[in-house]
Amino acid sequence: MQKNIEFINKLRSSGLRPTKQRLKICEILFSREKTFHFTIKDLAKCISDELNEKISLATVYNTVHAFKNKGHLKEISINSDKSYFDTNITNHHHFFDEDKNELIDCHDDVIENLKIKKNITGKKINSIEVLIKVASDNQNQN
Amino acid sequence: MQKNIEFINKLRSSGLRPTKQRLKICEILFSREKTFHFTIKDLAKCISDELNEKISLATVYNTVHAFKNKGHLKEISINSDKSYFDTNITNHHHFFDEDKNELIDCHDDVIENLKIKKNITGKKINSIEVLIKVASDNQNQN
DNA sequence: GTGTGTGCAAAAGGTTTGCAAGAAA
DNA sequence: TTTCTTGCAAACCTTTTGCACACAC
Repeated sequence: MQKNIEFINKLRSSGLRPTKQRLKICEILFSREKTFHFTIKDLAKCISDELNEKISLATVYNTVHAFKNKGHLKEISINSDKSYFDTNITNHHHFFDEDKNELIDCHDDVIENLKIKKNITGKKINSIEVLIKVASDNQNQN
Repeated sequence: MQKNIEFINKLRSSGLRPTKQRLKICEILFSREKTFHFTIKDLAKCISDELNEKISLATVYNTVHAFKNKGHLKEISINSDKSYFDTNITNHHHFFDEDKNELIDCHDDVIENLKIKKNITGKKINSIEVLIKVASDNQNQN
């Protein structure tokens, strides 16, 4: 397994022990072509579907938070009862499809020249997130 | 009470019966000079502090959702365990102070050139929300 | 062997729901 | 009197926690 070595390094270099569970989760999150947007529940479902194994919910939460803190995942600001995460950790923004409750990456060229001209005194900007909520054209939304 | 009449009309015109509880909540939310950003818990605290009365939590949730659906309140997309609401229903954006877990309105002139150049096919844009997360300059931010 | 990670079950926190009693129309 | 609203408690869902056991180093 070529990829496993990659994942082991990824974990090691951020000070996380490469355990069986973390490697499985890496496999699910980081061997995709496309960005993966997910909630913990989605991820847990993937784990039991794609692998024939179960990882304790507590461990899934644990791992996702560890990955987020080490910068391997990004948490996305959406108003929702649950948290959404993104495997794309570069600076980018999102569409949120309110029909399907689904996040879609928004490439940088979609948003023109976003510039913040003032900031709160004494504070530093940690992130700028743009969320574009969309819904079907020929349908009542909410 | 001049204001009460105003609130009664506000409620009536959106098809909500002007009950005692709803009027109290209107009073708290809509008689401020400044925009009010709050969670349900904040609001419940205000109710028991500012008035000497208690309104059932279920009713507070009920009312806030009714107000939101009728367009008197806006819900703000933040990644948080709780929901944040805003009495400012015009199009505007926010700073989120991660030190104090506090929202701050961001005037339109702060953001330059926000323009969305492409959209998802077949969808219509319902809203665009910019969230600028800030934290103290001389302190570690998680 | 030591320290870290895992898994379970229980707890916590926010939000929703069902239903009976109460208030508005 | 009919319909909408309130209040309570229970239920629900996501997330966190405590602790014993297991694994990585």
